[in-house]
Amino acid sequence: MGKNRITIHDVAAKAGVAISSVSRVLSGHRDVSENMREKVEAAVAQLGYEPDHLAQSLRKGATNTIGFMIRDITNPLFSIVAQSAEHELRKAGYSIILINSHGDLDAEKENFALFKRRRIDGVIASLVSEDSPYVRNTINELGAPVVLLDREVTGLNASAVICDHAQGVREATADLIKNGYKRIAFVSGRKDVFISRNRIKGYEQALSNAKIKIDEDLIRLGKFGEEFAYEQTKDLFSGKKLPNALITGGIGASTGALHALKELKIKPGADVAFVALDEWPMFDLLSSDLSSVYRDPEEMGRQSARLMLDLIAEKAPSQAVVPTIYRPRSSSKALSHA
Amino acid sequence: MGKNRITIHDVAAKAGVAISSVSRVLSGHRDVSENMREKVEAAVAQLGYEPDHLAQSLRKGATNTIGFMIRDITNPLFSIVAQSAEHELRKAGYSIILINSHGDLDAEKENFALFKRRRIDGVIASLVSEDSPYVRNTINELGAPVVLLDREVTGLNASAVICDHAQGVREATADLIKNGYKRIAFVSGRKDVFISRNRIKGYEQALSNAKIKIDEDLIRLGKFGEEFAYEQTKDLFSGKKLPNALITGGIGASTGALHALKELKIKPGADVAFVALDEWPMFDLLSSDLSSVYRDPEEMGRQSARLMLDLIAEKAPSQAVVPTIYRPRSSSKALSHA
DNA sequence: AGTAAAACTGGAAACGATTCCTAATTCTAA
DNA sequence: TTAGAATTAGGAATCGTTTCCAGTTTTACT
Repeated sequence: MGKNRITIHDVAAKAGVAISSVSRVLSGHRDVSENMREKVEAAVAQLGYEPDHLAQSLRKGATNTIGFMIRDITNPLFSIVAQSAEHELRKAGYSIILINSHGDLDAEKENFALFKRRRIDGVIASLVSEDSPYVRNTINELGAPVVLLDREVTGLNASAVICDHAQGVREATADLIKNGYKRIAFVSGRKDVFISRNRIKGYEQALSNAKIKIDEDLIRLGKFGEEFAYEQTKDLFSGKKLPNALITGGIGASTGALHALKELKIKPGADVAFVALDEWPMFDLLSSDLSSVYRDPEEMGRQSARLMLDLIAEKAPSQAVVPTIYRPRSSSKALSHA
Repeated sequence: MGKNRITIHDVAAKAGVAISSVSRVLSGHRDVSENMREKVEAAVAQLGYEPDHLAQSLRKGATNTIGFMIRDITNPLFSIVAQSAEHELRKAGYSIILINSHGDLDAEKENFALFKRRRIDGVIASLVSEDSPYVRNTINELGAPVVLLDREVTGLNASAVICDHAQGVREATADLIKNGYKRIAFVSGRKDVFISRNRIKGYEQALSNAKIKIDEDLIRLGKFGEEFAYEQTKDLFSGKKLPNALITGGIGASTGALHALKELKIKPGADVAFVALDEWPMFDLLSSDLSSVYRDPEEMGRQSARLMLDLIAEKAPSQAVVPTIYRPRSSSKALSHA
């Protein structure tokens, strides 16, 4: 067992030099003679010494660790973002501590406390809610830079990766209208976060451009996750004025809606037009050939990592915009009987 | 900004007692007078003091951090396992550092080194390969307990979460045979890991029980991931002796195979029988109603956490077995024209 | 050759906690 | 009352590094 770990003391003793000299050699300090470098490097190699990250962190005041908090790592979009961010940050010498908030405000709060105790160097987070009063306090007291995913919190010293949802949704809605749909339902998550507000904006713009009056009954914003969308979809298709097109926002909502439609025996693309906001793995293996508004999650991860590294380097907070792309497929084509 | 953090010194000064006394109060040491407790607790509350996890770790020699290494967090099965393990470990005061190995041996090796430098208290890992010579060394030199996911490494001081794949695959294969299929193809990942060996065992047992001779050409083991399965499936269905049933192992392989079938315009459940090993989210929204062999990823996560906590508590290594369940659906029923 | 500057090295003080050891105080019992 | 035990509190060492400071040696230049 490699029970007793090798410390810088051992290296110093073996090389017959001072501890500080070993440290200097290892950290690439310039005031080091060739002779010293050789002695130390030989000792390091012989002993297989590796500096203790913990002690380094304590002394330097930096842990080279980034907290990554999302609602649900099980969500394929988030997991790709996380993977991509990890990959990028790792190249810069950072590791990631991953935590789920389960969409719960209290859990989120506690997670921030945990991050603080662990002295992470920064946090990348997809917040549960934006306008909760505690958010500003918590984040400001954290004492470490923050990058928000798809959220806008004003008056906060944080960077953000923002997706241009409005653009993609506007295009999608306009295409549906062009193909003859007027009763376009919209089901998505919490209305108090940027992503939903931004999506609904695109939807409303397209309708207003086409001079179609907005029917509030067709707009269902409430909660992220499958259940809400499932129930709302059931409700939408049980009224007397049925929608003839459906846009669902977020993977959870799309799943819930598709389940509801399946139960109702309404086939997307045949009985109702359908556009999913976001894609996920095996999207193309689903029973219908679904239109979508796509955004690149890997790019989101890369951008969040970049923004974080910028903040750590004490640059001013900034925003990165990730575009969305409308990908028309058969489910948004004109229906024969429409 | 909460720039200057509050340390135990500040608390001691404020309460007018020694540092060691503060520490004793906070750690619930019994040699503490009521008077002392009150003074210290008042000071802690007033200052909002929280112990520095880093300093505690250095002194105690435990980081309360578990390294979690998998091939690909994007894989929904793994992400559920990770989430569930995190949830469980967190209750015991542990955080998780998440790393991908991308199925690459060198990356895996480097990750172990990273874990070691960071002095994690344990590692939960789904290894790239089992019999690579470096595995035993690396793991033994790690100096921290290890729990393996779905792997068997003999002569190693590690616990493991093992899934009883053979059971489920045997049932599935037997059912296919009962329904009249004899040319059952099997596509899965690397043959040098437990999971594949165990799956193929179930397959071979079922065939041998039914006295069907094994046709090696129908068995395609090679690599995890989509591409390999895609190519093998294309190949299987381009020969002259076509299979009439297909079992695909792992989510990547299933995806690859389904893509290949889609391109070949072969409909699973209609033109060929199909059983997927493992399910994933939205499995039931796919174009066909696919049979599967299911295992509970949350249970795997819970078990891995439990085994880890046991090892940390210095109990002897052990194994947890997670059952697999054959879930027949229409894709494995007897075909009308078969 | 002499001096100032540059290069190098070692010692010691941090970083922020825990814990062992010892000393002082209080308590119990003869 | 007093020896001895049991409590309680403080001091200091420790975990494994980095980094400042001061001192010594080397180099460069006049």
